[in-house]
Amino acid sequence: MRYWLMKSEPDEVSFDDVIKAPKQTVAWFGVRNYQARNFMRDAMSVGDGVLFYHSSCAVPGVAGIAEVASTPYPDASQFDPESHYHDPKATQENPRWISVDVRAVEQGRYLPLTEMRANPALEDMVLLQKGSRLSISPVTQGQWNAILKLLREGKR
DNA sequence: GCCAACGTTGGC
DNA sequence: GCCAACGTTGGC
Repeated sequence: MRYWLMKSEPDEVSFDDVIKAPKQTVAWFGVRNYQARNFMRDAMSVGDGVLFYHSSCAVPGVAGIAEVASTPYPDASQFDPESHYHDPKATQENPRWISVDVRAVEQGRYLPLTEMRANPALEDMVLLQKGSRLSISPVTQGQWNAILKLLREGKR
């Protein structure tokens, strides 16, 4: 059992979109970074905890709790010439990019990035390191516990 | 819209 | 295999 933070632009897929989806589950597609892909391919397991993070928006932050809901499978968008995520070097025989399914589990309050930065318990998070741009990053048990506590308590 | 930081590409 | 040039990310 591991924990992850996964970034999504809410204009594309928000946590509310996941809640409204059938079975509260969506395919996590469009990852085009090898390190993030390798996390999905090599380290994720069904049931792993996911912090659903909203990036590139007015108030970036953790929007909800989710979980990994499938094993990895080829990301369909890499084969679609019409897709923004099309990869001409990917073939059905040799897919380059993968997806996993993600299921919404719990919506706490919205936890803004500014509040995470101000919390000493979270200062080692990969997300918060200078220059860190990884769209999928590992979260420790301690960081996970601290964030769940913040999500479940009222605004401070 | 700016721009620092990072990742990828491709010539050599 | 180096590294300059280019493209992307993402907070501000």
